[in-house]
Amino acid sequence: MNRYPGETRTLIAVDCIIFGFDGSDIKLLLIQRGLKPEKGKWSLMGGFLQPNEDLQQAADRILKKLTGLEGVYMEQMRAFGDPQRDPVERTLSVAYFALIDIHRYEKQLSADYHAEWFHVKSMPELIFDHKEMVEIAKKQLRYKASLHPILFELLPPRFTIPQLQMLYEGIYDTNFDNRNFSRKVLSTELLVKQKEKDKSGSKKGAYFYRLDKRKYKANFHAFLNFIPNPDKLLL
Amino acid sequence: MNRYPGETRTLIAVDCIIFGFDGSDIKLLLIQRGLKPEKGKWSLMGGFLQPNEDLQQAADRILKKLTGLEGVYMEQMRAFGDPQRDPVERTLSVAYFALIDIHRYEKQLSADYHAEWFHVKSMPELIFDHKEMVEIAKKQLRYKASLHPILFELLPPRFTIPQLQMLYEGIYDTNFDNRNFSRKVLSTELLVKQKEKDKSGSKKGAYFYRLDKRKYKANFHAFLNFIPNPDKLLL
DNA sequence: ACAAAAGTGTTCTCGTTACACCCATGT
DNA sequence: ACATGGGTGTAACGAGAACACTTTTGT
Repeated sequence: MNRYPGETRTLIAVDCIIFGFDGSDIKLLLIQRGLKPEKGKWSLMGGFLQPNEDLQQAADRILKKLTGLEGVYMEQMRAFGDPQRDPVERTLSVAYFALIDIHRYEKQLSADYHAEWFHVKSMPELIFDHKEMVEIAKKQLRYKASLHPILFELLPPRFTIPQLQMLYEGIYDTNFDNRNFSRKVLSTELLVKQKEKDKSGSKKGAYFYRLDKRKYKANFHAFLNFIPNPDKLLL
Repeated sequence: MNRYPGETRTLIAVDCIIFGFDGSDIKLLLIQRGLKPEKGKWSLMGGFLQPNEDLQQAADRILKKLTGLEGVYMEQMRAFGDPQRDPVERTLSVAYFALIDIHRYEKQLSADYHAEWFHVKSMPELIFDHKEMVEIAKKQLRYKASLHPILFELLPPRFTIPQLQMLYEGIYDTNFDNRNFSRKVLSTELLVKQKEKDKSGSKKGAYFYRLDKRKYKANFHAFLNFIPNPDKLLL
């Protein structure tokens, strides 16, 4: 089978950076490592690429194993290839980042992995180069979200505009004018207003909206501009 | 040395998508494969990742071997992991794309590889999944160039604004208003006007400019807006 | 009645676009 | 003289930002 003679073969891992949003904070799902080395330390969920499996399939498999979820938004970020990144044995890692509605996450599934959600601003130490991966993923998320409507992937099917705004404000660590924000969002026509209101956040209550999935898919690559002065926020 | 037992190790390749601009067309540097399989067919320049070499080093090594150039703009695109992508043996490929000033390319160096520049619109058949890589690279280039000033990497140290415009028009396959274009470009203050003019393109002649490298680096991540209506051009 | 969040209306400003027109020069 | 591309001036337009103010309802 090995027909390129004289070349070195290397382990390939896939690691998933899994973002969630609990209504006020952006969080990351980490697992506590059961194996040596670095047993007890926190880590991204990952696994080795299997024969006859492509990268996306490996990422899906790994995400499902931890969260039970399928059909989740996930994109390849980049490969990490420092020869020393894994002290046990050279392993190239292809990192994926995933956005999930945190409420769909089933806790019992993760019992095997000792998984926990961490606020992105107060994360524990991570093994290997996982901290770097997370930093890059955070940047990438900001970058992408400033241009494309991916943050809807973090929200439940019904959400309010103030909730959406909190999410954007969390990602960009800043505050937007709520009046201009809601108008901008609605001007995309990606949202469908529901009859009910969410009264948990205020006395007046805010209308629920749903994503118009057809328009969402069709306009996914169109630029948007929810973020005032994006070039002022170093992305 | 191999201490993760029971896992499969895989060949890792790095392939470079090398863009150039000859003053009127955007081109891609391809090599004609000397080895079986697919001997005689065209291919991206690539090579296997070596022990103790990280991905960027491998990409630099490969680019230098073909073009003699160092210090070139190059960024990782993504990894391609289809188990069947190389019929000889499973090989994961990490693709990089590079932007070079075509005039710095030294032809003799490539004699070993039978390299040739191809217009991006009339490319020969490529081996494996290299066509897909090229398509993705073209998209990525458009995307990135619509937001960041990377296309300067394709130009010689001295260039005129009409040349720059031709480059942008080639990338986006459209025409811009030259009057508005030059104003937009100059408003970034990234360019320094030279005393001489380039008289080859017109009777009046167009002033040469140089990049202000300090400002270029400082503002690299700032958004720009040379492309009118970017959301109308499906990027 | 009041507080507090949601959301509408309106004005100002500035960047983009479209296009008339002038400039420089080789033939 | 005139054709050709390079470049400036300018007016109309529209999107974004700022903010006063109204709406709704729980306490």
